[in-house]
Formats: sequence, C-alpha cells, structure tokens
Amino acid sequence: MARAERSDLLPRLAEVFREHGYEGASLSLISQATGLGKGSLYHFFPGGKEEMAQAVLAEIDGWFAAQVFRPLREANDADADAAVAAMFGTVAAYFRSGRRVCLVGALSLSDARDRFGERLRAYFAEWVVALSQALVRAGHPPETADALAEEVVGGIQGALVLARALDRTEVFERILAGLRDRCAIRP
Amino acid sequence: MARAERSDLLPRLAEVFREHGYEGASLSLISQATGLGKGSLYHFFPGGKEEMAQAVLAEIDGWFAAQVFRPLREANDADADAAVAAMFGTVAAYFRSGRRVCLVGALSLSDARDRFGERLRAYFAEWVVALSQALVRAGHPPETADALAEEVVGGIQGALVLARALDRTEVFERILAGLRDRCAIRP
DNA sequence: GCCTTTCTGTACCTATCGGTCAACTGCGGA
DNA sequence: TCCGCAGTTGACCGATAGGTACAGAAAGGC
Repeated sequence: MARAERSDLLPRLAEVFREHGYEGASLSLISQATGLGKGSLYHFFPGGKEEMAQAVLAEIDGWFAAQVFRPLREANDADADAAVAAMFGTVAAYFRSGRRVCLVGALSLSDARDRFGERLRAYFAEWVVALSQALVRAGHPPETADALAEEVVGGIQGALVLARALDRTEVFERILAGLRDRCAIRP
Repeated sequence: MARAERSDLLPRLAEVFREHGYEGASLSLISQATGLGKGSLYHFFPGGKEEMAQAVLAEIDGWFAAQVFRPLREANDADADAAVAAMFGTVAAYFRSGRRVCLVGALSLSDARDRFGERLRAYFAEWVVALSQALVRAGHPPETADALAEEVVGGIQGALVLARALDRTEVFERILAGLRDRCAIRP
C-alpha cells in the first residue's frame, strides 16, 4: 500500500473489529487487513489496539451523527415522519440487511464494554433521544415516544442478532419493516 | 474444590463465557472460576475449550427447552396467553433484568458464530417456532404470528444489548413490558 | 543536492495462549 | 492389603499475543 492515511485505515480496521471482536482482532490480522506492518500501525495509533478501536468507534459515531441522528434532529414537524422512515432505509443499508454486525452493539455484549463504556452508552443514548424527538414532532404522544424509540433502537439490535444467528437476512428486513410501521402515525 | 462433577462445572463455565466471550475466556480464567487445574478440566472436557462451550450451550438449550419452549408448546388454547405472559417473567428472571448477557446472542455476534453456528441457529429457531405456535393458540392470526414471534425474540435480544450499553436495567424491563403487551390479545 | 520529518518493515521482547503429559492422590472393591 | 482408576496437579510445549526498538526508505522544504 502506498503511503497510508489514518483516515483510509479506519474502514478496514472497523471491518476487522466487526468480524473478530476486540479480543479477536489480533495485530497480525489487523496488519494483514490494512497491509501495514506493526511499525506503521503504531505510528498512526501510538496507543495500540485500544486507540485503534477508539478511533473506529469515533468514526462510526461520526457517521451515525451525520447520516442518522442529525437528519432526525433537523426534521421539522412536516417531514419528521419521512425522516423516521428514511432512517430505516439508511440503517438497513448500513447493516447490509443484517449481514453486517453493529460493532457498538457487539462490543456492548462483550467484556470490552468496560473499556469503551462511555462511547457505547453515548451512541445509543444519542440515537434514542434523536429518534424520540423526531417521533414527537411526527405526532406521537410525548409520553410514549421515549419508550417507542428505545423499542425501535433495541429492536434493530435484536434484529441483527437474530438474523445473524438464523442466517436469514429476511428476518432483519421483516423486523425493521414492522418497527417502521409502528413508527408511522395511524390516521 | 472437592471432587468435581461435570454438571457442577457448567454454571461456572457458563458465567465465564458470558462475561468474557469465547475468545476472552482463557483457560486460566476458567481454571480460576472453577477452582480446577487444567488437567482436571481436560479430564472432563477432552475437547478443550470448544467442548466446554458446546457443553455450556447444550445446558442452556436444555434449560430453555424445559423452562421456556416446552411450556409454550404444551399450553392449550385456554392458557396459551398465560403461557406467553409467563415466558416474559421467566426470561426477565433468567437474564437478571438485563444485567446478564445472553450467551447465545453474544456468540452470534462474535466470530465464534461459525464454530457454533448450528447450535445458535437451533436455539433461536426453536424459540421462535414455540412462541409463534403459542401465539396462534392464544388467538393471534396465524399469518402474523411468525413475524410477531420473531419481533419478540429479537426484541428481547435487543433489549439486552441496549440495557447493557446504557447500563440501565429499567430499559430492559420497559421493552419487555411493551413486547408482552403486543402479545396480549386485545378484546 | 541535501537534511529533516514522516512513514515503514522487521527483529525482538515478555507474557500468555490452548493444550499435553507424567506423576501423584485417594477412594472402592477384590 | 493392595490394586485400579477416576480425579488432580503443575511443569512444560510451541505458537502467538501486544508492544518496543531501530534502521532504513520515501517525501518535502530549502
């Protein structure tokens, strides 16, 4: 690989962590996936594996903030329901219809949770808040919006678990469709 | 520890795998948690870590078969809705209101999924089928029961992810309460 | 052309990994 | 009493883990 940029590395790093988890992502796997020797990796990430994972989580967070959370927050009353509906499309594409693991969710279940606790917490918390506010703007009763938002965000994570365990992507699609329906305002 | 029995070991083994994942559950951790040296462990599980994990998964499967799947299957039309409601209580107790990870779900997200694929698949498939049938017997339309069952089983897994990431057990309780409501037959 | 900074590959470090093994302990039956 | 064997221990194995050191290659300013 020609001179690498730290930002070019992050997607490949992310994929290694997604596929092997934090413990399982050995430096030799990372080295192989990025085409960089340890020397280069430690040049970009002096803090080693932990700093790599932190950088990956930060990038994921940034992506979701821009592509998912912000559209939800910025939607006005007129198009909030459209923004919520769009979220399901964005998320389904991001997770490749359930073939791709959510790194944040996977880390939350692993013992790396303690290491990255605040990051994981913030990601889900921000998602739930942004969705809940959009739901209210779309016409949902404020007193049930929080619970519905939690149910949806959790439901997406569960759909990933189930679709991956059953090895059936249509399960992911079907659950997301159900969640989308429950977010729609019935006349 | 006095002479150990293989069956006494399984709960301790399960807890180690739950807390550290398959990769993270090193033999030294397992040795510490069980109070047994490596020799003893290999006496009971000649296949090593993989056989330990398989045995743990088999026991979990057996527990769910007896405590969750069978009650759902054996309920007749009159008490199917009660059996479904009871399932939520059993599950909430088992997962300690979200404080305890679902090993099957966690492994499904990790790269150990390939190693235990069939076991993980079978666990969730059996759960979904048993719940779906009970829902039909409770009065749900057969054409939507499968989807609802998938949504519930996935929702439980997602509730575990979310509650653990947010470190708030009430999120788990609230999501389960919501799922229970959606399983209830409305008059 | 140089010289400095940035990047890269690799040899090497210690610790730990999963797993093996021979020796030992203690009990139950002949 | 002594044998056989299930159960146990901890030293040991090669492999690999994460991380460090350092020498050299490529780029950029001058």
